[in-house]
Amino acid sequence: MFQQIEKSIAAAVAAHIQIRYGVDFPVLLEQPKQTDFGEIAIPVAFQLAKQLKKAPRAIAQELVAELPPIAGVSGLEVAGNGYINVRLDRGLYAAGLLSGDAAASAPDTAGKIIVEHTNINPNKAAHIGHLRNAILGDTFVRMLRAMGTEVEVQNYIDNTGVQVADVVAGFQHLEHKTPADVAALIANPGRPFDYYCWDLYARVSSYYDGHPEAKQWRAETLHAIEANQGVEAELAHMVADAVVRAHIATMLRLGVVYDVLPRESEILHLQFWATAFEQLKERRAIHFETEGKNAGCWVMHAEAFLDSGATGEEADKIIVRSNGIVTYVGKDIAYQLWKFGLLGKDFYYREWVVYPNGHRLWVTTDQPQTATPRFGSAARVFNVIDSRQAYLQYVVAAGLRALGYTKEADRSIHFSYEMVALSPRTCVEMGIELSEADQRKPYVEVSGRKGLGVKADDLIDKLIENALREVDARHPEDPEEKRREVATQIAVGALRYFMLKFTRNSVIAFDFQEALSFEGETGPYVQYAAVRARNILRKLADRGLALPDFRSALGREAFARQLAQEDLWQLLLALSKVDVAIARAVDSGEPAHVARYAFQLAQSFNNFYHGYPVLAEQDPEKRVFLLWMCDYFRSQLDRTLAVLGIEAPEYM
RNA sequence: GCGCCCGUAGCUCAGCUGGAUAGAGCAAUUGGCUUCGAACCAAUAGGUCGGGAGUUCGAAUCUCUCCGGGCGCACCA
Repeated sequence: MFQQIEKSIAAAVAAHIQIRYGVDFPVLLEQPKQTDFGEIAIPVAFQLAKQLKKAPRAIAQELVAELPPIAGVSGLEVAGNGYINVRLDRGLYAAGLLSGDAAASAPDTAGKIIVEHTNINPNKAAHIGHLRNAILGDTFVRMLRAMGTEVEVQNYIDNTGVQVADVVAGFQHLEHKTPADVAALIANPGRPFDYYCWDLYARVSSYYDGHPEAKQWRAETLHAIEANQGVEAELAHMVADAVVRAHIATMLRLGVVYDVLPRESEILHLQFWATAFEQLKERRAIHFETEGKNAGCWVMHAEAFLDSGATGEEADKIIVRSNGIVTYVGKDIAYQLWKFGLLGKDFYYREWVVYPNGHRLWVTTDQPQTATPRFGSAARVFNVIDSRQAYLQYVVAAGLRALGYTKEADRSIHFSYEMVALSPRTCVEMGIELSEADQRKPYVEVSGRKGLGVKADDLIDKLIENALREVDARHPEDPEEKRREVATQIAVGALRYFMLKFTRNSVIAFDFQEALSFEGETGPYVQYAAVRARNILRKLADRGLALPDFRSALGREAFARQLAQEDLWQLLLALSKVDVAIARAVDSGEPAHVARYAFQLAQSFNNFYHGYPVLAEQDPEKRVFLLWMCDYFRSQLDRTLAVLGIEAPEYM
């Protein structure tokens, strides 16, 4: 609705400028800083001033005087030194919202988008840094889907890498465990396997520090994994599969789901790299070095991807090592090519798990399968990866460009975000000993290698526990199962909102006290507003009254009367902008915008809630109107919360 | 050394493509529960938008420079 009016205003003004001044000018609209300036501001006079060599205010006055009437607009006025402020016809606007005039937005035809997120090394439990990645990625996916875009969600599994190898080495050489022993650990419900690996990985890492010669375990294990034989390979598969299952379960607790898990093992076994390697050699995107420090390696020359700065051997990027083994970047180039359907190969797929809602998650396999879906071949790709890997992402895109795929390189988007670190206070709470250097820092980096971090499941458990205490205190009479369900919804709301309220390039210094808060700008605050609206409607039913038929009871005139009240109009206007908020967040790639929008809606509604006792309202028209506001608020906030992956509990 | 990011209220952060009096939350002080349940609301106080220069009708926002902090720059991923 709002977008339609904006469009017609922009078109009308542009058309008039064309006729009146003979210039083509894109008309941009703004949101006025202050609500009493109207609903929309047109700053076009400022831009025209230069071209027409005329005072902005004079141009604005001419435009206001001469513009033909625009549907839905009740008035235009000149303000400041050249703004044109637009006043909407409130009654007409509200009536339009009620009748659902807002035509469904046209489905996106730009093609499928792949969003890759989570990507946790399958050798340890997920921690808060991974949560930021998954929640950011999942929310972005929900935003895109809300806009009608086809999205495929991939979670890349590096099951043949160094990190898995280290844990395998730990099982073999530090714990002398057989595959049967490890199978028993995986089956043990008493201690989650990903937690076990968390500790073991830290132990192996510190053992390496004291015994550098032990690093040959890693080399041997990697070798075995690559050849796909021996106990090492067997253990690697067991570890990776079990840990991935744990990650999938952890993320499901937060409503994060995937479509497909592409695995590195298949990239290797199905010769994805070999195919990409041929392309790269053929198109001379990489070069074999016969001398210098990179002798024996295949490298991408720095000139290919650096515009300026250091070039030459130092800056060249090694793609294939002198021992013939491809680097991560090389594999990633192959994977990225596949995502765009440029590799000329595909994986086979088998079902990994069926989610409770029936959605199927697929995993890649090297064994031919029948009747499975197809993945890949997207028009655009978003890789949700933290900003520390910007350089590598840049090299991958450069690889595509070097192959001549400039369009695809441009459509390979590194959806970057800053890391989650630990606040000094939280480190103290967790009993983490800090080095002197760390103590001086404003925050401490999480490290899986050191086992330094807050595990995702621990945090979720703690949040649920806290929420449950509150729920228990308020609703002791309710069955425990129900209370736990509500507490879980609150916990998830708190966590998802916490991770989303920061813009992407702000470092989060994770602080327990802050993350566990349910007051102020938090998920539960927003959920509470939704619950309140629902309570009003439920109370109505409890009193044996039916929800009025809004369409017959409320017309343009009634709306105009009620919306003369400024705060009510402002609330309604804000509520009507869900799609605007989502579209803006998609354009800027900033899920935080949707989170903030939800918070503002909740804030406005809480204000309304205090100012207008809906059920006690005596005036019949006003009462119906207020009920409609509650109903409309509830439905608009639900849509917004759905995009954020947050549910509104039945009660709070 | 080179590259990227950040510096806004005591603290944590918003501020959309430069626009009209810089906004939230927390913390502080004060007031509000007669159930549409206070996980809330209202009010007060709190800012030279790191410093300086420039661009222009206009700069927290763009450019340059300096200061302070973070992260990258492996034959690890």
